[in-house]
Amino acid sequence: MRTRLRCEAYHIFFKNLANGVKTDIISALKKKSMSVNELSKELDIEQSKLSHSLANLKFCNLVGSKQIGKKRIYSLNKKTILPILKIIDQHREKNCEGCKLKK
Amino acid sequence: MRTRLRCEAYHIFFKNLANGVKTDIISALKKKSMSVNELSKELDIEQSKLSHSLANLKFCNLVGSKQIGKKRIYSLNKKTILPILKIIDQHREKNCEGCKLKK
DNA sequence: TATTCATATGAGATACTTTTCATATGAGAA
DNA sequence: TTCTCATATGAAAAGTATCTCATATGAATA
Repeated sequence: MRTRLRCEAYHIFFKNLANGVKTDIISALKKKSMSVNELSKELDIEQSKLSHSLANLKFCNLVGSKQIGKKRIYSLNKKTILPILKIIDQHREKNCEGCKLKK
Repeated sequence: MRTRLRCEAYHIFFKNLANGVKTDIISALKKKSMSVNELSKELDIEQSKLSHSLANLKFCNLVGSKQIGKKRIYSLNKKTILPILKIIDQHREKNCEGCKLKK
């Protein structure tokens, strides 16, 4: 997201989720809030990569954070994320039986 | 989306929406189902560009289509899309007041 | 206030998506 | 069975995001 873009457009929101690292972060934070290091161990993803992704997610308030000592604990905005994931799960049950793989 | 990817991952779903052309298509089809040409006029977007985007959206069953004469009429999968857009709208009302622009 | 742990940031390289344009296919009418 | 309208497709070019790595910042403690 290098260009200056209006936050009002839906696709900005989706861009922030359209990436494996970010959806992995979301899945992990669904279980419990975690620091960057904890996420790094849990997901086996390098620290700065996580920080970059977390900055994006935070910009759109899809995650929040609070400083505890040296650590910064990230938490999921469950109010927004969980219902969306639920809709996608239902969509997939209905529509994605035949489509296991995408070219 | 060139590589072969599992459709189960959430980010595949979001990728399909993380683009202005696609969200514009969605907004247009929210009002009424349309052929490619109608969309092209309505949105002032070139035909082949629309076809490419529509193919992606259709792959994930976010739109459907039916052939009528020479025309192919595309329609929105409202059951999935509308509730998601609603959640995003609510999210933005709450969270995006200060964030008009994104670098 | 130097050191260490924890996280963030910048910039170049890499990878991926989207656009563009030329062309192919498909459906119906002449 | 050709012509025309409507849409789809492929491949190269253009645009954009992500990754990587080196380094900066920030918080706490010795």
